[in-house]
Amino acid sequence: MGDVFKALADPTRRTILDELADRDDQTLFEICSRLLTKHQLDSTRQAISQHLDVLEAAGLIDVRREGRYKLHSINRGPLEHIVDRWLDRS
Amino acid sequence: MGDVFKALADPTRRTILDELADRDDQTLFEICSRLLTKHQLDSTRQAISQHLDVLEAAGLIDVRREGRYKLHSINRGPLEHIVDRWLDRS
DNA sequence: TTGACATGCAAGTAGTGACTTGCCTATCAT
DNA sequence: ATGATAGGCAAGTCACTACTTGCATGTCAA
Repeated sequence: MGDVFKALADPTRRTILDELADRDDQTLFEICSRLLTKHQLDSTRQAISQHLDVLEAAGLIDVRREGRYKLHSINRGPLEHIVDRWLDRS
Repeated sequence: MGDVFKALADPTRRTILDELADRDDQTLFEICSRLLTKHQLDSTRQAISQHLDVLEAAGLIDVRREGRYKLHSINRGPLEHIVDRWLDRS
């Protein structure tokens, strides 16, 4: 089980979450191209793949295989209460 | 202006925030001793001091000088909405 | 004023993390 | 079957970060 806070510490990973929040079930290549066109992030496929591994280990994304495609979706569960640790949401 | 997410990425810094959430206006030495007794973290004073610098740069703690004491308090402001980026709190 | 206490500064070290590089496996269309 | 597409694995590089170490500054009590 990975660390949610450490997963969120990287700006590229946060941008990946932004894209997955905008559209579910994206493949690795879709994410790469959207990062490039919409955010000028020209990271390599392997770099993004490793970011996705970190996000998955932290439970922040769900992964589903569909033939030769691997579809990624955001999982907002871990985000729900991580900050309530210091906030009294009364 | 530091990165709030990066500041939260370190477990020791999160524990410091826990202690400051429990009691405001603590000095560096108070924080050190509470980390040791309550959390078995035997970090040096300098290490904790640098963590406090990071937390302050991120706006997560407020600092007030009182004579030779430097009093630290939690600032929950940056925590309020950092996660709303991906959550629709309707 | 002097010693004790609370903190500051800065250079160095070691481990971690993001990224690259090169090659390999798997699936699909033709 | 074969080429093209989508993804996986693993070793290596480089920069950053947490931590240490040693000394310096500032404040207070006596």
